[in-house]
Amino acid sequence: MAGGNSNFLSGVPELMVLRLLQDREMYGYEIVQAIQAQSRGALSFGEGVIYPVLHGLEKDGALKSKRREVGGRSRVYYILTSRGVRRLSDLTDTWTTTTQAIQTVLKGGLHVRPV
Amino acid sequence: MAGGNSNFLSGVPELMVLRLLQDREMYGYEIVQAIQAQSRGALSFGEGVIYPVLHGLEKDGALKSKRREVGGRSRVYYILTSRGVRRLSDLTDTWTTTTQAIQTVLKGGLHVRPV
DNA sequence: TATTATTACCTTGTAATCCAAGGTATATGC
DNA sequence: GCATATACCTTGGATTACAAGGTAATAATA
Repeated sequence: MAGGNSNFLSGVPELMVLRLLQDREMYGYEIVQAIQAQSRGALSFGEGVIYPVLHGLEKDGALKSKRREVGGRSRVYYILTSRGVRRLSDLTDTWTTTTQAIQTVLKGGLHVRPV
Repeated sequence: MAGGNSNFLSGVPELMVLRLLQDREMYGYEIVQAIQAQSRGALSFGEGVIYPVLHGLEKDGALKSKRREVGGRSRVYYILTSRGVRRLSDLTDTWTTTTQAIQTVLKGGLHVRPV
């Protein structure tokens, strides 16, 4: 039942991660809960989604990480690189134009050549 | 380079197909071009996307098809069933709430517990 | 003290689905 | 005659979300 929701969520975890890290450095477990909290539970990506996204973004040079001990707990904090900032900007643009296009079709506007 | 766009398009072809068929019966090839036209080219799903979606929806009882000859051309026309109408309604609701939740996070609102 | 829950990291396997590419066939335009 | 457009279809690859499971430390509870 994976993508089985057909849930309109492809690429969204990456966008959310980049957006949250724009404000401040965060660690994975914190990001998982921040997405839930800020969306009032409407969005809920598990660790099995977020951790691979973080690793992929770091591998691509969009993030940098630094391990830190806090209260005997080992956390991996992430921050955006300049490449990450650009990527966030690009993805946000894509998301905006895409959702607007979908909205246009949903509203049934733009009737080219009505049969 | 498949989902490589990370393009926020999962489930969107199905939604578009159902929405277009809400207005009138259409055939596959026509749907492919209607999506392009109505979105001013912002959305472009090939036949390799649309045909499987049509077959899947028909198998699920959301669509009914009827083959018809038009000008020596063989077309498969699709219409919504009552189940398809319900499915469109559900998907539209899901799409709306999901995109609104994403928008909320993007705007950075809802700051629960600022560090 | 023992036990559970929470924090915090991680990987593996499955399922879904988008997409490009290729394949068939007929009709139309040059 | 030949290329393009119409109209149907399937296959294989790549990506990705997700559940599930695994490790280990601290905090809370009984």
